Amino acid sequence: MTEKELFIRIGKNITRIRKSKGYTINHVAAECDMEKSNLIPIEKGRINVTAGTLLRIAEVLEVDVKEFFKI
Amino acid sequence: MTEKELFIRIGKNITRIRKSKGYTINHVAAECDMEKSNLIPIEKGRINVTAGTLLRIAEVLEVDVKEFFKI
DNA sequence: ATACAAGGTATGATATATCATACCTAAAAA
DNA sequence: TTTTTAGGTATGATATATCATACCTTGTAT
Repeated sequence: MTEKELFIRIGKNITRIRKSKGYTINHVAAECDMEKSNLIPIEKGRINVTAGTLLRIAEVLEVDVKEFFKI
Repeated sequence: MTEKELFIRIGKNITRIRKSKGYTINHVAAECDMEKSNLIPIEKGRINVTAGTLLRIAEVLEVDVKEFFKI
């Protein structure tokens, strides 16, 4: 698996879980205390996100970080 | 869970899996095409490692990235 | 029509992950 | 003793994640 494929997988998982909870990007970004200009590219798989950022997103989405790596 | 706690968890999992496979830090760093001056602090939980770096390590250790987030 | 919300892009600044290299110690092997 | 080997630290350079802000489009609601 390439890095790019991993990034896209992570992004799609975040988007899927976020929508399943009915949250908007703006809401999650605000709760994570992060900028949507960072969250949007993460969801689109354009960014090599850090573990710390994944943790912040996971806590707002009320899931374990592991969920973001699932196929 | 704090960021620091996550970093330490990731680092301990990497160290544990690496040793279980009988690999040295130098071996894994070389196979990952990364510097041990980066891998050592990652194993010690001092660094906010990126998803891409976790992927490279996971492939050398022949595990899924998810393993690094387990308790 | 007009305001607002949601997703998205662009850009410059700042923080920091990673690289590259050199050096150190302790333990094991020659 | 001498030489490796493994783990570890220090430092400066480079790449890039994240911040902060402004702006755009589309759809929806007022």
